[in-house]
Amino acid sequence: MNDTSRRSGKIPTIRDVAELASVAPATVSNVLTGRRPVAEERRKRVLAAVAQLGYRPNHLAASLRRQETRTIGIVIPDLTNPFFAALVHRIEELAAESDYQILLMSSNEDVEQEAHRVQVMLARQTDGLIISPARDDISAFAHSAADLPPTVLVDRGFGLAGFDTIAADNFDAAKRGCQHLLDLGHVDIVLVVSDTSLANISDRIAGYRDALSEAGLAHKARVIVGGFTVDGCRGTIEQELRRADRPTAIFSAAYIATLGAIKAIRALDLEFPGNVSLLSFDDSDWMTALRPYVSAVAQPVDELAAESWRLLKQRLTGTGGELARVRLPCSLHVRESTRPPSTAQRKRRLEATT
Amino acid sequence: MNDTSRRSGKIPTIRDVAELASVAPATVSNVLTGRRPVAEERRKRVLAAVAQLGYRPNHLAASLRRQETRTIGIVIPDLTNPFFAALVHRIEELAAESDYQILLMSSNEDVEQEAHRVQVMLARQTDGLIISPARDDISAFAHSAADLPPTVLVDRGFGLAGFDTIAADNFDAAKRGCQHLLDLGHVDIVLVVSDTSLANISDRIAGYRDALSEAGLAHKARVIVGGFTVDGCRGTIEQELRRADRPTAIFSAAYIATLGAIKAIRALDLEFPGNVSLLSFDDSDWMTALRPYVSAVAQPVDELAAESWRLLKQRLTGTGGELARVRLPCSLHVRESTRPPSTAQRKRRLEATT
DNA sequence: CGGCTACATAAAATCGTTTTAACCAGCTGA
DNA sequence: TCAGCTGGTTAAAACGATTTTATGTAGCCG
Repeated sequence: MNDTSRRSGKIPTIRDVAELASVAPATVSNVLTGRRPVAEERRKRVLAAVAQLGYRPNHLAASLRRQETRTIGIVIPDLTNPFFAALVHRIEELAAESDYQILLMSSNEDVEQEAHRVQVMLARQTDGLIISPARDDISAFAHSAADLPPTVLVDRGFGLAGFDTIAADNFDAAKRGCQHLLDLGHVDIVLVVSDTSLANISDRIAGYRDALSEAGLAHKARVIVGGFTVDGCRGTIEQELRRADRPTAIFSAAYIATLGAIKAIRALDLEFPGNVSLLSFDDSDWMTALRPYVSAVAQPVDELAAESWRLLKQRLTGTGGELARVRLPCSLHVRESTRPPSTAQRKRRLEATT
Repeated sequence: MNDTSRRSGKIPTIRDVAELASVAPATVSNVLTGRRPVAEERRKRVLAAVAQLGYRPNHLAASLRRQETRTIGIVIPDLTNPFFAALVHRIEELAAESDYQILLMSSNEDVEQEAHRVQVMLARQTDGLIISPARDDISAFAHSAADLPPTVLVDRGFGLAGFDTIAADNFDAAKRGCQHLLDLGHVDIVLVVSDTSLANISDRIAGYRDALSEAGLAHKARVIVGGFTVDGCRGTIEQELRRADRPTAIFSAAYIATLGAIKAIRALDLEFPGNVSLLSFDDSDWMTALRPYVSAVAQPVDELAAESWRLLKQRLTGTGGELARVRLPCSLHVRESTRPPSTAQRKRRLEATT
């Protein structure tokens, strides 16, 4: 009755395997990691012992010794936002292909939670970090990039010193979106944003303004802020739509804002594009499920994920060069919610403004 | 020039702190963990040293020694499904409150990926697991529950031996949903599911059938399978709607199916509830953003998350009793997409079937 | 046949903590 | 006085792997 042969006692260690195979623990390690050659005959003995005991190396111990955990931390503001869910999903998939695992945390748009979570990740010796920070400023969780392991900033914090940063080309996307509305003949276009303190949003605002300026309509710019909740956005937009001189087009510059805009339009018994054209920033399956399909600017989520991972991995393997700043282009999907302003719309505006 | 005082050299260890404070490493540990009392004067010296060096305990080493990682693994089929995203989001939040972190992996509905991922988690010594398995059967990743650390199964795998299992009361929810349609006067109700091999789905099917049986309409049951993609569901449903004897109501028993159903209805230029009533399983913000609001059965996602975490934590702290099987009730939100069948609808059916 | 190379293996050091067990001083109660 | 306790302290062991260093063996050459 060999004591080492029972399956369900203690979890077997490399020592148990070594003993059963009559070799040294180092040999077992060499067989399993393949770092050094092991004679075929012993190799087989080791493998057999591993199988018999159901041995699984303790990754913790290996990480400690190797000073590498093959774990990356991801900190995002909110997993219930489909954009971030898709981002994380894709990064996880790619990381897994290279045998990296992810430790996930949501900051809930809160700087303090974020700071705490980053500290936790550091304590856990994550090899790298992918962060979409709550603010475009890392002072909440680090003095400088030097305090952190290799880190890439995605979507937010673009251009921050010391980091690889990746984001959609928000300026260009918003500009093209606004241009599309202008091309249709709209003049009174309101931009709805969740918040103005974030660079990705202000880039969208800038793009919007730039398009208007080029059309000589800089004075027509109108940006309203709805906050991070659907209801907040809906309320703000409802107010806007109740004005006598309401806009002929709404450009909702965030996922939440789009939902809010649609709900607001419905709540006031209006229609798009009849009463007001609607252009969404961020695409989703729902945009082609809604009654009139919703025109949208789509962020390249998969590419953002791929690029984030690519850069981080380069950094991890030391093959990275200069710090990168990557802007990925968005695509504009013109569908049914954006139309030229109707004569009724024009007339309404005219009456209101005179 | 004290060597220990420089900030940005090596990462400080407990030894460095001990040396600087002129105490033993064990004392530093006692101060930081609070397991044993330390004289006030030395306590302060240690704390000062910690602050000066910016020392952060290496969680890896602590985990190895303690045989506890305070990490739980979550394996779900698909993070891009809002249901799972919300579930993970909430679990993460709750776990963080108790200082647990989560290792996240998506199985992509694939048994082999799932098996691999569970193995990885085991190697990483996660204290516990929360899994929504790709099949209602764990044989893919373990022989029995005994091979795994404390594990709860959520949404899928309900009732599997050896696990705490949690799921929405799919049977009751589907039954009530179907009942609602019957109450409105519908007789030809088609149920659209993604797949039939999963228990949560077959429970919905059973609930649907049960409601029909009670109404003496068992023979009217009709279940169609659309697969795990939106387009797959859309195609199947389009086909169904093209039939001369098309149903007067569609009950889409999954998130994907609802999207598919809406797209199918639109694609054929039909309307709900005019041409066909629509009831969705799984609620979301979009249900009240669509033109006629979509009636829906809502799963209690937050409660599912809370209960999963509560049970797992009990198990982790050894305070759990008998293995639990928890069914959480769903709620039915009657909105605008479900209406009594119109006379036109009745007539169409009649003509088709005679 | 001594000495060198090459390779396989064993033994020991290491990673950074926590925990055990031993020690010590001071105090109590018999 | 001394055994027994208590609170505080620390050296050393332990956690489970990998890596370094040392050892042994065989083959080859001059």
